[in-house]
Amino acid sequence: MVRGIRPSIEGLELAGVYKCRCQCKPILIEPTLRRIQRQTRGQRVVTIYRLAKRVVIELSSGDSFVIEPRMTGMMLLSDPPNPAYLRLEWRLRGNGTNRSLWFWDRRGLGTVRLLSKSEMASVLGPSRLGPDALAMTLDEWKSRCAKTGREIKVALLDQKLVAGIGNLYASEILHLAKIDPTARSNELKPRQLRRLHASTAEILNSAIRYEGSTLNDGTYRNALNKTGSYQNSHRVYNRADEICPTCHKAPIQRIVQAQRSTFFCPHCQRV
DNA sequence: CCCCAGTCCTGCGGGC
DNA sequence: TGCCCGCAGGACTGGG
Repeated sequence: MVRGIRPSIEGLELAGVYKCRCQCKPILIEPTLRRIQRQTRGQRVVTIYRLAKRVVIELSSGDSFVIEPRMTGMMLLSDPPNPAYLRLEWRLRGNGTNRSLWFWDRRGLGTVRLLSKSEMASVLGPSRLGPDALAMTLDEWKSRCAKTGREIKVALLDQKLVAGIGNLYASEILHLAKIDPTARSNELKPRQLRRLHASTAEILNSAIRYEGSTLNDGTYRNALNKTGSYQNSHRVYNRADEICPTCHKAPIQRIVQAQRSTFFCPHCQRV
């Protein structure tokens, strides 16, 4: 999302922020739109970056929009899949052009907040968010995994332990690392931790390169409304009963951990 | 500390 | 065909 919108948006000036009228229940936007308008009009977009699973748009005032897309939210520069779920529009001008950026969200679980620097530090600081999954060192994996006896799949979803891994990629990472998702985090062996470290980078970087996973509902799109293609590389996610692509010896199994689906190979992840 | 269920929403696919 | 149910890329809260 960030790579898609950055070149078009960075450096432009904010002309206005508008709620899109749609019949569905409104998403969470903080503070009120009036305050956002007052605080941001005329500010320049200094930089756009990713913070774990959030998109951050930093303004020249020092305030930042923090967008949390959750399951079905998207940042779009072009026509949405369904205009009924457009939630917020940023109108921008500069370089002799006008353009809009939209937040689109079908389920409406996503959020948009405008935060000051100090609010950022408390709301998104180390007490709420661990190190980014792509920046975790092996030593950090070791020390952080040692601190909890939870099942490793469940621990990977704890954003305070490591930030940026979601349910789909947790299954993919553990399969590539050949780690049993029900293994206790603090009982992982050094070689397993090394594989976890390497597999996390491998899976997430590939997923980014292929612009994410567009699942069966077709929702996820990049900034230009194009589908991602990493779903074609899924090893286990949503592949229950298919033969494991690694060992070819057992069908992928689906279990539920912490009320969420986990997919794994009972053969190569339980040796 | 950890676990679990419930909550916020909308849509889809399966079973009957 | 149509209805009901469970489930879905997430995160937070309250009770035990």
